[in-house]
Amino acid sequence: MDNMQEKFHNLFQKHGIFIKVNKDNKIFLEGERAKEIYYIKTGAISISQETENGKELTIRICGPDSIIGEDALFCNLTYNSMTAKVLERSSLYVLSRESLELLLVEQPDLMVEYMKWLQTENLKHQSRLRDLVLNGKKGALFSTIIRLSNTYGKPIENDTIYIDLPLTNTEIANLCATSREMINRMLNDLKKHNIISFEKGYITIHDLQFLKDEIACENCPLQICRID
Amino acid sequence: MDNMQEKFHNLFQKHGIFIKVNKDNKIFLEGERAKEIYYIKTGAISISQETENGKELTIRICGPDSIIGEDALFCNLTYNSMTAKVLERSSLYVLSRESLELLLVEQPDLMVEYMKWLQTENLKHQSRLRDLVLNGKKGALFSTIIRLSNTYGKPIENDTIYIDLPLTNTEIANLCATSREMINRMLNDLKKHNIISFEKGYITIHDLQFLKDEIACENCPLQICRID
DNA sequence: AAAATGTTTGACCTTTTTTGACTAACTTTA
DNA sequence: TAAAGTTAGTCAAAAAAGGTCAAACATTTT
Repeated sequence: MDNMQEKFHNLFQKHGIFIKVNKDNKIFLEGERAKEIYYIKTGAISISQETENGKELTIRICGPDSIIGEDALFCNLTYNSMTAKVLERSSLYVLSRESLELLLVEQPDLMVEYMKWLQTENLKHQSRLRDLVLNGKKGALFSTIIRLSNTYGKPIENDTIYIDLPLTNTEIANLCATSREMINRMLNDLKKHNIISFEKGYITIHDLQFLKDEIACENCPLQICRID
Repeated sequence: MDNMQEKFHNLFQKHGIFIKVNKDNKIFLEGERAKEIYYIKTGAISISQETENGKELTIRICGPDSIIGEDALFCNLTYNSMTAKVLERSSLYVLSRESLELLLVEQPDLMVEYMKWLQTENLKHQSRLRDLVLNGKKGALFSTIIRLSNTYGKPIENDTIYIDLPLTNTEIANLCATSREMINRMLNDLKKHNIISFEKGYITIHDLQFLKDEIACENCPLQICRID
């Protein structure tokens, strides 16, 4: 955990309320008044948008030490643009918007940290936009796997990375803005060529470089090329 | 111009250097060390990324009162992730990163404004990601036209909006992550159905509602649904 | 064991991309 | 200023990619 996350962890721990939430619960809903900010201590939470015609796009999948619900700080009246769904039982610190605003104003160095974090979020979104849009659905999937690897990957042996987060094809499809059938086909294709393997929702990457090469991955900083 | 932009305008006017730049010049380049922040007084500037395989994606087209080059505030050593190209002769205020950092720390209320602005940028990117990815290339174009309308549109008579920014098909294609042929075909289609018309690079919208309906546009706030 | 949820596959259809050929408009240079 | 070169726009046909639907199978949960 780097310095910034430590500062925020301390802040939320000191001033926030600690809660636990079960799988499939919603932390907040798209369209609702935005009142609180959350710091994830354990678990996994997805941030997504749904459109009228029933499509769903997942913007982030957040794990420990992520901040969520951050769209509305210092704005009088705003509504969540996203829904936060609990993917696996999670624990989080909750802080009211007003409290966080006050705390940040009192501690300018924290405000600077928060700003840096917002900037990083921006860069993440920009690079994700590029990845999802510029190399077709295959590019979207490959980029998503690379980001999952950078965010939840555990190296298990020489060049083999285990993604320690169970995902259904549907969840991956929502990250890639495509159908689960498409994801299924592409994943099986990668398995056939020994690029990845998977079992019970857990993906293991055997040839990360192949995925990177396919989408002309320019090795952007690891704190940017993430899914959280 | 709203209050926030006025504050920044004053700040840049007071502390920045005023420069003029001709069409097709670059303000900064992808990969270069990021040293300065810019406030656009007049003109039009595109912010885009190029990939190894020659594709280009334009993230923003900025006009008067936009801030550009903002990716790296309070970070010691960072590089531009984008290239800024001058679309039409522009004038801007330049401020070194260090100066802006100092000024923001001295004036906490400005820091808050800057943060709010960063948040808005984030929401813009998120909604653009959704638009570009969720409704195919047609959705990408329609969303782009709607955003251009919200950003550069001048109402000329009942429900007719003139987009006061000349764009080539190639430039529109880069905004939509597709080819200029595709854009050409779709624009002609829209013209045939009297949704839009265009002449010498200037688009006029005759039926904005049609475009909105086609992509199930949920009328998000006007400060979010923009291209700058 | 039944129900619910998720996966796999094939067939079929639609959209998007690519390619190539041609024209118009604009720049550069001789 | 005319010729040559470059960039942009137009159009059509073929190929590739992606989406949808239905049916069968597998796996968790209840």
